[in-house]
Amino acid sequence: MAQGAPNRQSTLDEVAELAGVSRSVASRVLNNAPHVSQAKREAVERAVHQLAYVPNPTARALATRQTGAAALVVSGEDPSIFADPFFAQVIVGASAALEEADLHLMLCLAASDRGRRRVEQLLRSKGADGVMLMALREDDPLARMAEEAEIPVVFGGRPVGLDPRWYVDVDNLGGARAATEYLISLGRTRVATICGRLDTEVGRARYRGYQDAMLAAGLEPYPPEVGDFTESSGAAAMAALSARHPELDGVFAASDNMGVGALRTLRDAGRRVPVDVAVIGFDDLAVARISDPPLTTVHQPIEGLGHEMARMLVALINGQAPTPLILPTRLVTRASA
Amino acid sequence: MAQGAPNRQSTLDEVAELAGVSRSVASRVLNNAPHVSQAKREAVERAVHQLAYVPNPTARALATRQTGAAALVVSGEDPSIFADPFFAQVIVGASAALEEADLHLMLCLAASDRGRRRVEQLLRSKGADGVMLMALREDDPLARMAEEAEIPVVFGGRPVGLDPRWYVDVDNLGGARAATEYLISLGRTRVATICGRLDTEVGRARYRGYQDAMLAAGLEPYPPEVGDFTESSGAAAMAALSARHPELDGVFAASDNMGVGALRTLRDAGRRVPVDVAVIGFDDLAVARISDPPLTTVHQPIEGLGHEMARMLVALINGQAPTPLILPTRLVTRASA
DNA sequence: TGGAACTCTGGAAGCGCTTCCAGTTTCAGG
DNA sequence: CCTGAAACTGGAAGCGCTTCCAGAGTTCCA
Repeated sequence: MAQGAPNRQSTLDEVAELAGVSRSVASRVLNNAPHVSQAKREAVERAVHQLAYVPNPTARALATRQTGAAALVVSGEDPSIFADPFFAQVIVGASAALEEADLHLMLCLAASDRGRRRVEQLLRSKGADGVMLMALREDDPLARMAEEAEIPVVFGGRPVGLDPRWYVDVDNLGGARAATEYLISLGRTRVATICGRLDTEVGRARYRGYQDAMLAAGLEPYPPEVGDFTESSGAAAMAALSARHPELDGVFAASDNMGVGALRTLRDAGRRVPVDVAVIGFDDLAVARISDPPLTTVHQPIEGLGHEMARMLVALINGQAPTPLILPTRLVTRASA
Repeated sequence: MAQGAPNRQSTLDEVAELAGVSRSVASRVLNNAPHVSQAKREAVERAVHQLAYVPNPTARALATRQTGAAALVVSGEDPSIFADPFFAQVIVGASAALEEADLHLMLCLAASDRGRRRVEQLLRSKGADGVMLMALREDDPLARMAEEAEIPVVFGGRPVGLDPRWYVDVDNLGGARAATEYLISLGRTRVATICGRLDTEVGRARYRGYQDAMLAAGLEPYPPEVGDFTESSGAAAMAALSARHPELDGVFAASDNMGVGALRTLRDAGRRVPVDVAVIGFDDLAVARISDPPLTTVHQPIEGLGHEMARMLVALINGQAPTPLILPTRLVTRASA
């Protein structure tokens, strides 16, 4: 905190005075706008340096009606949903893209009612130049708010039941289909799936991909065994699955965490992977690499997702008209299948 | 984006006019300040509702000289350091505490030069009401900037070689000591450590804790085998360690990731855990629970760290004088030791 | 019933920056 | 040496909100 010079922050007026020019000229120099002679430009620069002047972002924001910030809002009932490394990677990507555009990143975890109210406020008061929205649930009130907002909004993943104008998604359907096809190509015919919540679009798309592949191969898809993307839910689902269908020889889990959970259940039950049952996950998180056996999985470009969302938002803010984007996924084969 | 009412955002002036009062009264109502009669208060509230008025945060910020935001800056050379679930949890904690104080969270990843320059700008222009600083390296230029900044700064973890006025840390020393003591109490006498980078305070403190415990038990500490907190570095360190000291019967790894890496190397080498070698990690991340065998580790309150940092920052912003905080750690015993 | 002691009210002055625009210079071409 | 176009310049009007303060209106007790 305050230690050195206790003197007030200097203002553009002071810079102008010291440089012997009017405030407007000083402003033009700072924004290196045209119509400033070389001499005055240098004088201003000298003054800026001498006073250690830094423009006040708030005042600038008020005058330009641009906040210089973009918000990433993550919805969900449980705040710790966010502790998922998935979001951390999205943030890394978004942060990099925003940095290029010189925008700040605001993070909003809309878990509590209060949090949701704050997001609404943000949207309506234009507290940011644009917003990225992720992890919406079915009927999430945030979706309506976003529609009504008069600032650019891009969605990360498509919220179920909505067809947003701008979004970046990952090819969940294709990835799930590829994983299932791979299992089938290995000669497995009794392939079930542990799918994610079916009130999310990811959950649905990955289940649909599984179904598609099964039907295309002339196999009967198993009914969905639902988990919530977590390790423990995957373990439980696997237990339920093998109780009900002891004949299984392949499982496609709609997330790595659930895949790892399944692995644990199988190991505890004495079933060998991949000899008895082959398992494939989805996400390609770090955990897939260090599980035992390492998990074959569908890689998705998580950082790229964040990066593209931010780039799309920046384009929108700059008045361009980008088109929705679906990022490719690809199968990474390891030992579990 | 703009869809419904294309009319401009309404302003406080309009609210005041519609309510038949002066702007100051309207302002007082909004901030529920005193000196407003019940009648006018209601009139204003009605007008606010009718116009769907939302105050402009930028204008308010300019007038009050408060931005309404706090920044969390994470330093480091590699932006993906941040993808560590550790930070995600810190964010969850900080976010909750800031929400209570009605502050927004800005996230700054100061990895690139550009990022660092932006943080400096933020600090000097008072672009936030306060800043939380994490993961500083030795001689990190951010530390100096923070000292010079005239806004509240709280450190997360103590940066090496600095003694910041306000910080929240975790009892790394005590945790490491406890882990090592536990290993010794198990009858292990040839206990080595895989420590973290020694140019970070965490790395040093955890190594010191290990040393303390060894010396206190009359055992000779092994020289530090340094990793960088990642799984692969842990695996490599374990390999080096067992090559050099085949007699080892215990290892304290300064992070769960390194602990899990060590587990992998040991398994690959055919050494049984914990029978031949007992392993303890540090952090208590999710990975410790699902590793094989589950990793005994030192739990640290990561979310609490974020929460307390934010609370301390809020206190500082409100003009209070909090004291530094060191959060306790505790041993969680699982199967690996 | 006078006036001390409050409570309310709204005009006006900012907060620090951008930007329009009218006016001034500069300068090449005639 | 004059003229019109082009290049500069800086005064002034905001951006939308908070807050000081002087004055008006009330209350209440001696």
